[in-house]
Amino acid sequence: MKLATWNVNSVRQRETHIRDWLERVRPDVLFLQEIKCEAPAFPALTFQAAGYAAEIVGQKSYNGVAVLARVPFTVTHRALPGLPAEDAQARYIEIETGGVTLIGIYLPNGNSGAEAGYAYKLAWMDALRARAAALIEADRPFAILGDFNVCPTDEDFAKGALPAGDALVRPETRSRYRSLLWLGLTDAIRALHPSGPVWTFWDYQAGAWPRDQGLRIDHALLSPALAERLIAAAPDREERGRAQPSDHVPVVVELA
DNA sequence: ATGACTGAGCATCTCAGA
Repeated sequence: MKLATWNVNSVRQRETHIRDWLERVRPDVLFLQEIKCEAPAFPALTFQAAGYAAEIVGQKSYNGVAVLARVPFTVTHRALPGLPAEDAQARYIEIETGGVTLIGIYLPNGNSGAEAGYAYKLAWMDALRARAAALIEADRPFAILGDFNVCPTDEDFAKGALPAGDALVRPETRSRYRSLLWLGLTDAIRALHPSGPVWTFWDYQAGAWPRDQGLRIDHALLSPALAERLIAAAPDREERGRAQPSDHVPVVVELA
């Protein structure tokens, strides 16, 4: 089973990139983040022509997530359970396929909106931990893939790529990420690449890509049963070198 | 010479991204 996640920074700007990538890599399931549109504007027919069905949790201008799959699946949640009902940000989709639960997330960045914006990020992470804990308790095989907006350790960002105190590296952010791992989840990339830079994002500014000044913020966390099946996990750096790329590249995970 | 990004939208500027 081949799973993938990709923050595309506008699905309409990246329609051709995504279609070409699907045809080259042929993942079973691809989660998208920052589609930046509502469902009627989503180019579903393009991906359908490549053999992929789409489910969309859209929002105008900002955020927005979706899933593309060439295997049968059912959507089970379109919002993160446990958040206040008035929360309307499109950041979560959960599906079931082949006896496993797969979750695609776009975790809040936390640098905008001052203290309230950062508090929202932490509340979101607390709710995500509760959801993961419930699935662990139910002994359900599951994976969480997406843009976590977390650099888990100092090895996960290039020196100078982030200001001190950034929401991606604050201790409160990292402690919540660690609390996910301590439920028994496996960070798929670090399980296979234990140290050193494994960037998934390069800023558009200041020559971050040519200087290889990146971040590792797109992750795949595996429940114990799925971690036993881990074969490969890596970002697809090649995509960042294309014309008009997203600032994130796809992360691909292969399970036996 | 003294710069240097991208996308969406009630748009020619603001917000958000990270």
